[in-house]
Amino acid sequence: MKNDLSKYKKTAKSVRKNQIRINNERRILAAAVKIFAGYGYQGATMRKIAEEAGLPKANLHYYFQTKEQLYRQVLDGIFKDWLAAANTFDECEEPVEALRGYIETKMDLSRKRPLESRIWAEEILRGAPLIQDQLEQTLATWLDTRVKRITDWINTGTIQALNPRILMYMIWAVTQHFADFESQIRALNQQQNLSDEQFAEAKTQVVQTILKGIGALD
Amino acid sequence: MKNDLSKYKKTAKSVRKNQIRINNERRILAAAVKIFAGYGYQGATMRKIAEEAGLPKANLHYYFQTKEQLYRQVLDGIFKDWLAAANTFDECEEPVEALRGYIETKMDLSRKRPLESRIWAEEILRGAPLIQDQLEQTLATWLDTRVKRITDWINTGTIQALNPRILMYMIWAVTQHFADFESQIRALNQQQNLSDEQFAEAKTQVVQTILKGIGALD
DNA sequence: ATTAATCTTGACCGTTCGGTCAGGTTTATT
DNA sequence: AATAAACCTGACCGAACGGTCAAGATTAAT
Repeated sequence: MKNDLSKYKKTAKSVRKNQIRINNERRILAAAVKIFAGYGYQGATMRKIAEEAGLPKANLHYYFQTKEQLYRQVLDGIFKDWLAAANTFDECEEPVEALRGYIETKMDLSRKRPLESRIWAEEILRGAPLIQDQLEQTLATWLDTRVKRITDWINTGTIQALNPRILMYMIWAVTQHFADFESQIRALNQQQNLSDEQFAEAKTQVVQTILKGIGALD
Repeated sequence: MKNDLSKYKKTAKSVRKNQIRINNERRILAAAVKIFAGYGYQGATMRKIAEEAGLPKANLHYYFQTKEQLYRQVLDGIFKDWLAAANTFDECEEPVEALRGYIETKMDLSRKRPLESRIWAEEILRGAPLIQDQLEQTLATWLDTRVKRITDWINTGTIQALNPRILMYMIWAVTQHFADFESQIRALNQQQNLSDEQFAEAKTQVVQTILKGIGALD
């Protein structure tokens, strides 16, 4: 059991030894994110990831037994970021500020971590073969509680009647589009990625359109 | 030149001969759409496509020299459908009806041809390696003229001031999301695809939210 | 009926893939 | 200093990939 951590003795020195493992795993995961995002799961090869990480291919298999296992860890990291950002939704009582904060956080995430967004998108595109459980359990639960909050807003007349799930799908669709379809947007923007100013404008317009669209503004 | 059609003599009988080619090409393209959508370009194999089409693999290479060439023809077909649907945009003078018609057409396309939408999405996700030219030429031109129409609406005060490009990105994002993220939506809908009623509700809400969001309604 | 063009296909090829492994090196423990 | 645990890696493997090809079958043209 080469990779069984359970036999590590918990001394000061073994912690330092772990540092090698921690460092290399981080390097490999960072390289894997780039390659998986750029080529897709099937298009990514362990050789490409190894080159990106600057390590021999066999070394990758020392830390991650299989390509699928490496990919799973990448997906897990993305899902955790996703959920962490999602908590913005609960920070405000009022619908306008809660939704604005959530939409802005999701837009920022698309801007700062487009690679992760694309890996997620490709996994869903392929039918979510490896993360179906997480979608059906964790994400479904997360969504249910937010649907209840939105339903409360509707019942108190703070926003107009609508299907909360469809509202969430629209928010996800629009915010993630700026990461997932970046190459299309670039092609339609004189072959230039959106500048910071352009992206800020997009962020504002997305927030305004959705909030106004659900009757929470004006 | 096995596949050079130019030497076909234009007689009644050669037309019937062509029928074999036309039929088989259609079968192969239909199979290719399924497999490319389900596995992505890299994940799709000529063997899988051949099985789906019910033909020996070597026969595929008789009609389409390479996998990339087959993929390109699939993409071309999708792009043509895309542009055909896009013309809905020009059928009405008024912004409310033009946008409503366009959004509804795009939603219907996502409902009826989700496989094609996913192939397109994956191509963009990978950086549009094969369709960059079409994006920069045809699509950019198409978008420019629609941007002008929207700008006119803004200048005449029919809709509020906004960036027309971002509006189009939002429409594309939301409508295509229902095809591209179908597996995620299914996981969040008791493992059931949206029913016709649910989809109709989504269509209405998407139209209402966007139109109201840009100040074209209420 | 004969010839020519088109279509069909099993067998095969070189390449690349994910993954393995033996044996060496480095690091930690005693 | 000696031992053990962890880490490293070039060389290798079977499988699957896209693609080729020769030879036969079918269809069309004369």
